Parts: sequence; structure tokens; C-alpha cells
Amino acid sequence: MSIASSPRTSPAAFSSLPESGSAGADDTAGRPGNDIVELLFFAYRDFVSDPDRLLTQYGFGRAHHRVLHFVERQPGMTIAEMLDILGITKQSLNPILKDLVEKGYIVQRTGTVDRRQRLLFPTDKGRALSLDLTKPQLGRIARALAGTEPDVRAKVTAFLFAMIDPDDHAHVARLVWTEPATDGHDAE
Amino acid sequence: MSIASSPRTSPAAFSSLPESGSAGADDTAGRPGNDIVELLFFAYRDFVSDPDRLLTQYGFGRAHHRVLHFVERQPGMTIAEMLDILGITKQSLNPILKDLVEKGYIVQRTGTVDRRQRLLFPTDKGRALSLDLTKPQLGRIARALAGTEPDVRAKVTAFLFAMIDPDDHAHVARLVWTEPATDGHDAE
DNA sequence: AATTTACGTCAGGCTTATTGACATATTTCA
DNA sequence: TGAAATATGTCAATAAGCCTGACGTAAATT
Repeated sequence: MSIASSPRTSPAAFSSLPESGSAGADDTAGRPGNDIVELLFFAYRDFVSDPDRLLTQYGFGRAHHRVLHFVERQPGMTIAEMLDILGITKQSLNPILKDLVEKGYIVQRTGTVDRRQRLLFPTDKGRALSLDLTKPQLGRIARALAGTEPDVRAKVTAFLFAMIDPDDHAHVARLVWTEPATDGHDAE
Repeated sequence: MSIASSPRTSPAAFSSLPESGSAGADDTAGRPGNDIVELLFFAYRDFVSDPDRLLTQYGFGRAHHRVLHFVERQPGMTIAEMLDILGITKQSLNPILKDLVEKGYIVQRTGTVDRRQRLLFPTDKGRALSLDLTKPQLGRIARALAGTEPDVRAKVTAFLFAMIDPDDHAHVARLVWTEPATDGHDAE
């Protein structure tokens, strides 16, 4: 594990922090939300760095992680939907997908209803790797929530959801809060 | 946009999925925090895309934004500290910094106490651009918090802080919750 | 039969990052 | 004072991951 198991700093230190009341003419520092801008940067930086060591061992990058993750979360996903989720082009996706397929983490199947589609499914091997990669991230989240009031998880979740472009809300909600179907579509 | 896939919308069965293979007792879908993993991805994706259009107009990239942002937040920052914050090498930073200096957004000054250091300061022009770039992000945060209970902001802030590597807590706290000094170090 | 859709692929290019090696000015230490 | 460490700059080579544009193919839709 890459995360130090050091004792958690006391959240009590959060009570009286300067949130406004700047010195300058334009209150640059006092803009509400400015701290969240920066915390988001640092939190995300550390968050995505969690699986990096493991990823490097496999010769994969973060893009591979994202693809594998979403395939595992929604087996049978189409290429088009993956592109939409990741916000990249098919030319960018292709080499990454090719890697994952060639190394046996993902299988592509011709769609049954629309034979133009190449549906993506994780193999057992792919599921196992996805699990390993996400583990340190889940650990980080669990530690961040440990000892907090029971409503924090729900409020954080709602906040993050509200941070997403409203146009994508329906899509994201379905992806995030829907069970991966137990289809028998494993390879092997 | 062809986001047409399976219509399974039953958040009921979050308990037992037959997980074949290696990982054993882990229930893949029901892992707590899995939704936060994904929401963090989408929220951050949309969050960083906010300033992109503006950035492109200036011929800058996201790296320029980050550098400018932190210089504005902590005027007089050293190169070493910037490297530490961004987690990159000086070779990566240099061309970006050079851009910003040449175009008049940042000035470098020889340190007074240690003349080896090149302290970084924003110009008025730099501060203005930084403000413009951060504006849509602050707007997004404000919208996400609008109408929520008054404790949400503090709880989200605490959560994000706890998500950061504990080793960096002191450093980040100082950076985030310290006023930019009103030094007369403007370039003119 | 013509068009559209879903996907694959080739080509070329950009930004941001990397490691390694070396140079220079300045501070600190012995 | 001389040696070593520090802060920064720079050149070179490399790579991941993204981009646009263009073209091709199979399958569905009209």
C-alpha cells in the first residue's frame, strides 16, 4: 500500500480557518470556494496516484485503468459509450483497448442486437486487476470518511454529483448506481 | 451520442454477486466508496474542463493554469516549492514558466535572503487571468453547494483535505488557508 | 440502392511529462 | 579559503496520451 498509515490529523483544526476577509482590493483569497479548487487538485492528484505503482508493473497507464474500470462497472458497454464517458476520441482509445484485449483483460463481442457494435466485457483476469487497482482508492476514501459523522458520505456524494455537468447527470447516475449485470459473458 | 444501453435500474440488490475467480470475498459492486471513485472522476473531468476554452485562446494549456494559479495564491513562491506542489520535474516546468514570463503574466526576482532563488510573482495581468480562469470553477462549486444545508461546505472541505496524503497536510493547509501577502511586488 | 451508423486504422502533430547529463551562481560547511 | 551542497537553467532523447483529418468496411436504416 502506498498510503502511509499515519495517525489521522484531528478534524478539530478545521473550525476557525480564514475563509474570507482578505487584505487586498479584489478579495482574491477570500473568494468562497477557492479552497475547494485547490483541495480538489491535491486530493485528485493523490487519489489517481494510488494505483500508479501497480499499473506500471503491468506496463499500463492511467488510461488503461479508466477503461478497465468502466468496462468492469458496465459489462457490455459499447465503444461509443466508452468514448463518451472518457471524453476522448476513438483514435486515442484504440491502442489502449488493443493492449487490454491482447493481454487478456477485456474481450470484445459482436453485438447481438446490432452486429456493428463491439461490446466490451472484462475477463476474470480483468476483473481481478480492476479490483486490485481500485483497492487503494477505496482505502483512501474509507480513511477519509472514518470517524466522521454518518451524513458526510451522503453529502460528499451529493456534492460530487452536483459538480458534474447537469447534462450528464442521468447518464452518470445510471452508470454509478446500477449493478453490473451478472451476464455469463466471461471469457474462458 | 448513442447512450442507449441496458435499462436495468434496480438499486435493490447491492449485496451478493457471484464473483468468480481470484479476488475471493470481495463483492465488486457493493464496495463502499465505489460510487465516490467514479463521481470523483466525472466531477474532476468537468471541473478541469471549465477553463479550457479560455486557456486555448491564450495559447496556454492546463499546466500553465496550475502554475499561474499557485503563483497567484502564494506570491514569492520558489521554483522548488512549485515543483513540489505540482509533482513534476524542473525540465517539465521550465518551458511553461518561460511562456508565462515572456508573455508577461509572471515575473521572476532574485531572492533577497538567498540570491540563488528565483522567486515567482504574478503581474497584474497574471492575476487578472488567474481570476478569469478560476471564475467558472468557482461558479461550478457555488452551484453545487447552492441550496444545500449549511454544513455541506465544511464537510466537503474536510473530506477533500482528508483525501490528501497526510504527509502533505501541513503544507497544503498552509498554502490553501493562508492569505496571499499584499506585497508590493507587482511588475509594472 | 443510397445513406447513415459503428467501428477500425493510417498519418502527422501537439502538450506534458519523463530521465540523464551538464553548467552556473550562490550559500554553507569544514 | 577551499570544498561541497544547493537552487536553478538547459540540452537531448524519449514516451504517454491526447488531438485532427482522411479513408475504409461492415451492418443497419431509409
